[in-house]
Amino acid sequence: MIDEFPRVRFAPSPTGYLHVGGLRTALYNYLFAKHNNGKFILRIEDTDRNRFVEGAVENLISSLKWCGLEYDEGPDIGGSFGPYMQSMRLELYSKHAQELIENGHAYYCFCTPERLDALREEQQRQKLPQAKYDKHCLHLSKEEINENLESGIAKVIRLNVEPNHKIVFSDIIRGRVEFDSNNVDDQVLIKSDGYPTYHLANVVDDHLMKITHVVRGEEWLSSTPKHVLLYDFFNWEKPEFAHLPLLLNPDRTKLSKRQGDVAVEDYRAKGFLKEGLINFVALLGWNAGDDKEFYYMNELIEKFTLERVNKAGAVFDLDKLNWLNAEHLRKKSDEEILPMLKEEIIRASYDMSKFSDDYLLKIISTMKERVSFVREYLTKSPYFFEAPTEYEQSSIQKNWKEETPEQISKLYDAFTKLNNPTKEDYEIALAKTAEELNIGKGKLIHPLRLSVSGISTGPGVFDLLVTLGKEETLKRIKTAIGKIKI
RNA sequence: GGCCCCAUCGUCUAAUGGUUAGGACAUCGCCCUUUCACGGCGGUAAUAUGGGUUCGAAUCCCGUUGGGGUCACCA
Repeated sequence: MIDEFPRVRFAPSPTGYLHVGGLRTALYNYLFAKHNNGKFILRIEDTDRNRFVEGAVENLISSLKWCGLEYDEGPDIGGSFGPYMQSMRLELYSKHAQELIENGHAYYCFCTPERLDALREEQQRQKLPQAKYDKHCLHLSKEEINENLESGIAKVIRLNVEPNHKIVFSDIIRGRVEFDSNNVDDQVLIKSDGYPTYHLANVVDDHLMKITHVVRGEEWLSSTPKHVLLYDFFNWEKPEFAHLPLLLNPDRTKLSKRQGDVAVEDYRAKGFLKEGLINFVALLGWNAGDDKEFYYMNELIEKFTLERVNKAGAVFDLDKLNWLNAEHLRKKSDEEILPMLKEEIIRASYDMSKFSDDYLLKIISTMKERVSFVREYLTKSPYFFEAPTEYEQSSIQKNWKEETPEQISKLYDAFTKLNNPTKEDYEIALAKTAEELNIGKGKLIHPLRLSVSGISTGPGVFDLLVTLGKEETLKRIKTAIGKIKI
């Protein structure tokens, strides 16, 4: 436990949706905060006006909330350190950039994009190991700078990185990391449109919002020296850093849209449970050190520590997600599943009024061990929602013989005599019929299943009959006798 | 290419100098079940590589190889 209660943030850029990699980052931040009785903060990094996407923030928030990642401070709920949208904090960044200019740690740059392009090209042509800004504008005279400023030509503010020294910081996950300042570029801090870049904004905000731990993806590791420099230039205490390993495609490249679904909303739409997704994502790069794999959120909170986060990237393995999702679904009570099933029934545009809760509950208990998604109650056992209109061809070939219609008719007669039958009643009636016919029970069971369900797989036949009810069962047998042709 | 990070079964991972290198998913086989699942039992399958250090290395150090990230007025 950390003595001071930690404050961590999830700071996404609102580019449209919540990426599962972002979910993992958000989750680890959340778990770390909750485990240590700290605060979890949502901050929107919308400093790139070119990447503005309508509705992206709302979408992000709704995905986060669906997953159960409630934040203590954020753009829609406020907090003591707001606003939580960087686009609403512009004066703060320029004020701090000014301070840096006064100290000589930053400087105005008036170079045109054309000059910068040419510079890069030239450096590439010379095969210089590292393409960097050449500090051209650092050497401008006071007069030149003032003249440029007054003339109103486009300007940016750059970080003034001193050459020839080591920048060292420590990362909770990776240990000591060292960079040579010669490899750190004079990063733009304030763009020509007056907006800050990520590097300035995240440092200023993390400081002002009293963030104690920066937990973010590994893609930020190589720009961390710039942030470290900024903290030093401002004379601010640095937060702890923890750079999380990346989530990968099956081919081990960074998880991308091209190779499958990456948005949380995609998984939600496909019918994954938030419990399954969270459980799965939590295990991508972290484990408690034991064999436990099935977790609820509260258990994750209890067990999670950053020290047990792995260093290496993890492949997003759909097979395991499917399995965990099925585990979570099976652990739910029938009553919990009921409303979810109703939703799917409506989505499938069946007439809900035809199905009583009692009937649906029976379906749930009989199918529970056979489904991995709520939707599969419909797709794996459509016969509970409408009588079969077709019969599986392979099962007909295997189970429907010339003598079958007559035998099944006998079974029909036996069932007719039953009064409010239980599973056992059906079973006894069938056994007796088989005996009278002098045939094995299988000769009746398989055709019976085919008749009432149209397919050859599913719950035990007698459970199936009980769920369907006597009337419906008889009706379906009769129909089948008439319709199934060898 | 420069810089940085990383490396245990196909995949997620355990083993913080001494284990027959463990578990889970996937896969295969058997059992349960006159179906399909669930469940149970079992099998195949890994320390990238070369050097050190050590009585002893998956574990510590160095090299190699491989992979990834990053090198924007994007985050």
